[in-house]
This record gives sequence, structure tokens and C-alpha cells, in this order.
Amino acid sequence: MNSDFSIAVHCVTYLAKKQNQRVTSEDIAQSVSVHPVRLRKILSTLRKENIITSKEGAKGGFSLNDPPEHITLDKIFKITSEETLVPKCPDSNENCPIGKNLSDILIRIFHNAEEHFLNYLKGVTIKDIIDEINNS
Amino acid sequence: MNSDFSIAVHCVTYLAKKQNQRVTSEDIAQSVSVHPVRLRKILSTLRKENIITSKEGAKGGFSLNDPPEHITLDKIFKITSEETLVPKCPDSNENCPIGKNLSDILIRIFHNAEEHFLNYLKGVTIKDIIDEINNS
DNA sequence: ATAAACTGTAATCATTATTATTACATTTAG
DNA sequence: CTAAATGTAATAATAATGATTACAGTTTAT
Repeated sequence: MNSDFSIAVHCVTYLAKKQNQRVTSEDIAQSVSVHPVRLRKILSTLRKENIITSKEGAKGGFSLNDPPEHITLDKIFKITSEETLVPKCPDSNENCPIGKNLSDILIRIFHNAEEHFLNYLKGVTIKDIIDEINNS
Repeated sequence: MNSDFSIAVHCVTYLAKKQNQRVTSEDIAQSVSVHPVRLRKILSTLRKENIITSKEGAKGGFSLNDPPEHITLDKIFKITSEETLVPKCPDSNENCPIGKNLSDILIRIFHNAEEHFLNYLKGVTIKDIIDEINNS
């Protein structure tokens, strides 16, 4: 798994803290310690999923669409990292009854496990994170 | 995440199918399509956790310790892949209140999410997998 | 209308993680 | 004593991730 998810959460949290302001990728990059181009790629997917809005050009930047208490982590996880929990299986031997079927079976099992995982993340909002930050 | 977990499940399932026989890493490698040395490394960790027994030397090999219905996937996952769900966070800016705290908070959240994930895997045994293979 | 400050994105390079392979020590059966 | 195994370290090859460069397009302000 790459770190797109945690970077995305960082971005959204950052934007939530600066609600009603427009923030540049350069600015966010300062906080996350990640190259602005990479951030823009991640922010771009968040935009396509209507989590944030971007504005090009001078005085442009990014801003949150919804209040932090409405943004749950499962959504961000789905956008950035869906399916990454499902393990890669080596392409096992087609002539072996175990190898032949195991991959499909494991994928199914992991799908279910991932749902339990996401279900927990659904209960955590960006506001929860901000509250935790404020209390620490 | 690497594919150690799915390889380990494959190995254990294979050994379960050949209960009371001793199987070589070469033999398992045929089914999994993975290099025997890599298998032995993974099998070695399973041995240390008492999932399987190995015997060196001629006529040596690997065998299962317990009946398949007693082996749950969460155990195998813990052995091979514990903590791999917790996202890597870039070392973010210490001078930024968000960056400073977010990493710890995310790690905590993911710990909890992983528990839900494992809890589901705890309900799946190697016997379940064998049954699925037999029915397909 | 043009310069400056942005986003959007493709392409390349560097780094890291994963996997395969080689080599060899050790153990055991026959 | 030899052949067939495991155990494991070291190296090499491949794949994934991440940083950087380059540049096109958009918008603001002068």
C-alpha cells in the first residue's frame, strides 16, 4: 500500500482547518512534506469525487466542499486505496486444484474483510481527527 | 503489502490436503508457483509459531500440526503481515500542528480498523477454504 | 494584453520494496 | 558416505513508489 490515503487525510484535515480559505498545493506541501505535484495528483482524485473544489490560476487553490463532520474516512480510503487490502496472489499452477481455485477464494474472503475494515472507518470523521489534534 | 499472507494460506491449505504426509518445499512450490527458498522462509515463520512442523534431511519436509478446522486466517495474517494495514505516513512537518499529530492519530485509527479486519478473518478457517475448493 | 500565480498532467529519474536466485551449511535416511 | 532435504545469508532482478522536471492551460491584476 502506498501512502496516498494518509496524505489525502492530511490534506482534507488541513483544508478543514482552513475552512472558507483557498489553499495552494504549495502550502499544503509544507505541512505534509510531500512534493506539490504529487499532492495535486491526489487532490485531483478528491476533486473528481466531490470532496474538494479546486480553482486554477492566480489566487487559485483548493477548498473543502462539506463540513468536516460529514466527511468519513471510509470515503477517502475508497477514493485513494480501494482494493489495496486484497492480497496479490502469485499466479499459481493451473494444474493444481488448490492453486487453481485459491486465488478467487482469497479475493472473496478479503473483500469481506475489507468491508469490515471500511465499516469501522465509516464511523470516523475528519471532525473527530481535528478534535483529537486540538486535544493533544 | 507483499504476498506472504496468501502464499502462507496456500501452503497451509496444501498441507491440510495432504494431512499425515510430509511434503517438501519443492513440492509446494509446484502448486504455488513460487521459488522454494522463498517458501522455506515463509514456512519457517509458520513453524516458529507452531502452525507446522518441519523435518530436515532426506525424507524431510513439512506437515501440519493441527486439524484445518482449528486454523483461522487471522492467525496466519498476524504471523505474516501484522501491521501492514497501518499506512505509512510521510514524516510530516514538525512545525505544523496538523503534521505533528496526524501520524499518531492515523496509526491509532488504523490499529482499530485492523482489529475489525482480523476479527472477520478469525471466523474463517482452513477447513472453510478446503470446503470451498471442493465445491468448485 | 501580458505577466505572475496558480492547477493539471505527462514523462522521466531515483529510491525503496519485493521477489528470485545462488551458494552453502546443516541434518537425516539409507 | 551419499543423496535429499531444510535453514539462511547474500546477491541480483524486477516492480512499486515517490520526487522532480517540464510545460500546457486558467485566472487575476495591472
